[in-house]
Amino acid sequence: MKLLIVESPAKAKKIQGYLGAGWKVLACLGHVRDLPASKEDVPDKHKGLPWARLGINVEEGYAPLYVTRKGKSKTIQELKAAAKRAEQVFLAADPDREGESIAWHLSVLLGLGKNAQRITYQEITQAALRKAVEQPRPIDFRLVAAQETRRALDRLAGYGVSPLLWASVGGAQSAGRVQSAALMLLAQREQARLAFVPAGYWRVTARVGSQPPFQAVVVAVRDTPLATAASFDAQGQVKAGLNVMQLDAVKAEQLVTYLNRQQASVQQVEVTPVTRKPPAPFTTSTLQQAANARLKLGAAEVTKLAQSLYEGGFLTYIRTDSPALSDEALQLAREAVATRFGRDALPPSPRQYATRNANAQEAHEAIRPAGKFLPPADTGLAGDELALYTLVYERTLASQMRDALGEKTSIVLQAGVVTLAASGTRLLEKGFTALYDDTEKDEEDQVLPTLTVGAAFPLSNAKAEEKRSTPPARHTEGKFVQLMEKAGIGRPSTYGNTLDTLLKRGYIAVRNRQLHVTPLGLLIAGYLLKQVPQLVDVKFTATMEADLDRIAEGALTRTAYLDAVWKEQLAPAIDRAARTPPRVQVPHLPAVFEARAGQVYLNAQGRAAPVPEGLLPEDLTEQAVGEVLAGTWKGPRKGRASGADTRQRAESGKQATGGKRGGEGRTSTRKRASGTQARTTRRKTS
DNA sequence: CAGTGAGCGAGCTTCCGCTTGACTT
Repeated sequence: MKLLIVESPAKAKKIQGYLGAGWKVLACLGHVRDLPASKEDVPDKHKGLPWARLGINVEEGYAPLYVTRKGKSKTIQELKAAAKRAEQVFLAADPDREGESIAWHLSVLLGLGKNAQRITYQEITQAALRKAVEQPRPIDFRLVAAQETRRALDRLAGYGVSPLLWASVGGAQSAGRVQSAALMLLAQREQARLAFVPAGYWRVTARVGSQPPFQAVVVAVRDTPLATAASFDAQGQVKAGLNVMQLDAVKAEQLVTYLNRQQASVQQVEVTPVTRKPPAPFTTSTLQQAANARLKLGAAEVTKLAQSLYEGGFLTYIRTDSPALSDEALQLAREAVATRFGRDALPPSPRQYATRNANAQEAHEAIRPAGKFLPPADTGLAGDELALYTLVYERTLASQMRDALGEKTSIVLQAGVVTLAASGTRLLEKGFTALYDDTEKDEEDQVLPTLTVGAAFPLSNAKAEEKRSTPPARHTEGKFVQLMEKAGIGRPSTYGNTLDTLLKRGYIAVRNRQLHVTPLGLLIAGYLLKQVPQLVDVKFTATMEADLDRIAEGALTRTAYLDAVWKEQLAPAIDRAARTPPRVQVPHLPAVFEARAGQVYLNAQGRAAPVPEGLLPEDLTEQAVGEVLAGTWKGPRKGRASGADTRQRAESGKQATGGKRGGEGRTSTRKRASGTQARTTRRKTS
């Protein structure tokens, strides 16, 4: 009997089917050993050593202490027993840095020594597997070293900076390479929104009486452009060097009267062809984004549904950073398109997609229908599972369809001293959009008549509308996952966890499907930016990845890298850091948030009051500040169905000043405060 | 005399990444 070990049980089952008798295929369920998480994980032999709880002996070349992971002993026993009976053992963990490490840990635990046979393959087909088992190789210790370096750095940074926060920021619980950089991304956006000063401007439109009529918008008066949202900066001022006309209510009304008496003549008609390519098949992050936007599902829900579809054999592996399809999948997708839309819907040659993400490891292919590409109606699925499968199915097929072709028409009209414009897009060939349309609707877009230059039409129904420039939008969960991927922060298997951690710790909150940063989150981001700037720098991970690649190539050693980053940068920054409670000014208000004694306070008018549960920075107005100080704040304004949809995690509990008792009390109040009502409003009923 | 509560001190929290069930609520 030959033993082959993979990470996932679903994969094991499939491979067992391909290899057949004479083989036993087992799963190790991911990592089997790790650094001790806390004191109780430290084996007796090492108890008492000053570095044992950290799990890294910095002074002895950053030597790691590995222990069997909690809950893994049974799996390991089974693997050991199977290995003993096997004549050969193949280690087939995923073909990336973490997979190589898993293979090495397994070889140690199973006592394989130098006989460890490592195999990798890019797709799970019988041919690929047969080939792989004929070409085993030894474990790549450089790749293992790169993973060990990553692990050590995350432990040193996380267990180094977290205690700094405990000592400095009341209520703060944790910091780390990924969560802190991610928090910073959100905090910067939140700050930009809070500091934003909107500018008012007028939008004036009129109806052009052609056959059929259409709407045109005023773009200039006497050749001076009319101010639009894009004319203003974040302080509400006209951008430097821009010459624009700013109307007031009186002038806008005069313009309306003027227009209603004018004829507009066509000055310019421009028709340009538009080609749109289909989006690539899904990766973890793009699936999150699309399911969040189209199905209104949160990151955790998407993961749960997708995992269940994966286990049911409906989808391929769900944690991937590659949009590539296997040759087999390409053929199946094209056949499915041909069946549904005819051969004409296909481009002559299959489309292959590559990642544009520099940090991608590409150990798996894209998320797509598994097996025979069952049409959604034939799956027997229902509800959200069906909706998610359909989304994946259609996106995969669409990725193999023809481009959408159209033309965009832009018209310029002159009415006396006023210049107007209109635009419209016409779809000529639907292409992939027949199945999967991901375009956002443009309000300005309309169907335009065919016009010739010089033609003139009366204007009517002129309207003036006052508008305000809007601050940069908050991120949704899906958008945030995309941002993390783009910045190279975190991995497909952890995007959801990171979001969850930030929610649990009370650093961020979800309200109306938008991510907000809490007062505590703003304080932490501000503190870290000042005291340990390396940790919140989005480039930190990207640089780390490049260095890990050099370690994997043998061009850099583990200790040299850790000395440079830990000993010379992070550790001194932690030592130097001021252990004083941070303050954050609330823009536009004479108020500051401050963190002390395990609690976040709002400080204004020389008084301080604890920030009430559920208060987010956007809730603060002059009136709200007064209510918070008086202890009468009753939750966010109900104006736009806002407060009820705020979601924070039940267990979140800010670090209480006292031990257990405080923690328990807090948990129960929080359940009452947010748990029940949040769930009922979470999802639309279909 | 028993029960309550204030006050004090000791010990602990924490990272990222790879995988699923087995547990509650």
